Amino acid sequence: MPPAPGDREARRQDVSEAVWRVLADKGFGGLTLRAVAAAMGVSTGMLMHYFPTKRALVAHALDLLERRTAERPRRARPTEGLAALRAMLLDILPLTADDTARNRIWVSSWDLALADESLGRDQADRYTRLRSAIRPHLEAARDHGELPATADPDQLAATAVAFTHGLVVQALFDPARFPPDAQTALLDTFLASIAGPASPSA
Amino acid sequence: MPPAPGDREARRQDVSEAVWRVLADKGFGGLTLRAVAAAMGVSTGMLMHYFPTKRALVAHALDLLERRTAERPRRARPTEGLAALRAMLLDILPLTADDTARNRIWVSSWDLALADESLGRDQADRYTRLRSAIRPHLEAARDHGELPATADPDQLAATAVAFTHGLVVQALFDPARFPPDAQTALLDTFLASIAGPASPSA
DNA sequence: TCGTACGTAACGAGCGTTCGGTATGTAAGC
DNA sequence: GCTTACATACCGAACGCTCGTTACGTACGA
Repeated sequence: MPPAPGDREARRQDVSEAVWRVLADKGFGGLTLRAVAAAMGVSTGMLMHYFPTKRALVAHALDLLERRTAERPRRARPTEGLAALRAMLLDILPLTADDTARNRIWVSSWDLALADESLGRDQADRYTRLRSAIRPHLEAARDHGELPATADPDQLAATAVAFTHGLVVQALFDPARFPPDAQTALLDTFLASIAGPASPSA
Repeated sequence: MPPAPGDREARRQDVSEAVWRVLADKGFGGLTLRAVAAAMGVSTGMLMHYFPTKRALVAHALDLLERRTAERPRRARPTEGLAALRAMLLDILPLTADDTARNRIWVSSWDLALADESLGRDQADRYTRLRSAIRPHLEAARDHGELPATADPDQLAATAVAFTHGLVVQALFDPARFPPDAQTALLDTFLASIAGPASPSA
C-alpha cells in the first residue's frame, strides 16, 4: 500500500530507526544516505522523500539523539538531594546496551560539534542545561547537611558532570573494565567523597 | 633544490605540521588529502611520495598526536603524592592554545576510535596507561596521609581521569565558562574533596 | 484522472589513488 | 670533464569510486 497517506510520520520513524542503527556502529563519520537506505532495505530516493537533504537528515539524527535521550526510561527520583543526583547520574552512565548505544552516538557527535560552530554552541548549551538541572539537588543537599556548608553548587555541578562524562568515555572504550557495578561503585565513591567526612546532620 | 636527498624526514615533518593544522580546525572528519595538500601549498601527488596511502597518513596523524602529547612541555613534578597528581592533571587540561588544539584532536579522534575496533583498543590501552601512571601518586598520597587510609588507588585513578577528561570536554565546548583559572579551581576543589576532611598527618 | 509514494538511473562534485612528465641531483664511463 | 644513465622529488591530469542530489518512470489509492 504505497500511497497510504497519513503514515508519513510512521515512515519517518522507520528512517529514524535505520539512522540509529547506522550511527551506533559507524558513528557520524559513517552516516551516509546509502548506508541508511541499505540498513532499511530501500532506495536513497525514498529517503529524499522524507528528508529533502542530507543536512535535514543529520539534523533529524541529532534531534532523534536528543529526543531519545530526553525520553529514555529513567529510574525514579527517590528524594531530593544527593540521592536524586545519584539517580540522575546513573541514568547517564552506559549501564545497559541502550545507554551504551546512546552514549556512543553522543561521543561520536563531538567530532562534528567541534568542527561546526553552531553544533558546538548547541553542545555547550546542553552542558549548561545539564549543570542547571543538577544544581538544585546540590543546593538541597547542602541545605540538608549532606554537603559541607561551604560547598559551591555551581562548581560541584560542573565537577559531577565532568566525572560522569569522563567515566562514560572510559567505559565506552573499555566495557570489560567498567561493567555496570564498577561504574556504580565509582559513582558512589565519588558522591561520598564530595559529601565530605560523614554527613553531620540528618 | 628538489631532489635534495636526506631531508626526507624533514619533509614528513612539514606534512605533519599541515596535518595538525587541518585536524585542529576540521577534525578527523575533515582530514582529506587535498585539504592537507592545500594547507601546505603542494599537490596531492607530493603527499603520496611520503605517505603511500591515506590510511598511512591517518596512522601518521595518530602517531603524531600521541608523540606531541608525550613530548608536550610539562610543568615540574614538584613532589610525589597529590601535588604530583595535580601537576599531571593540569598538564592534561586545555589551559593554553596548544593544549586546546591537542585536546580537540583527541576528542575528534574518538569518532574513528569508536567505529574501528583496533583504534578503540588503542584508546582503551592509553586510558589504562594513564591510570597506571596516576596510581603510584595516589598510593604515595595515601601512605603519606594525604588520603584516607581506606582510599582505593585504582578507583581513585579512574575517578581522577574521568573528572579530568570530562572537564576537558566541557571546557572545549564552552571555553568562556571554563577559563584556565576556573579549570584550575575546579581541579583543586576536586582534589581537596577526594583528600577528605583535612589532611590529618604530615 | 490526479497526486502521492516510491524505485531506477543518472548527474556533478569530491574523494583516494594512479600515471606520465619534468625537473634536479648523484654516479659511472670515456 | 664532459656526457650518459639513473634515481629522486614533485606537479598536473586523470582514473574509478562514492557521495549527495536530481530527474524520470511507474504503481497504487482516492
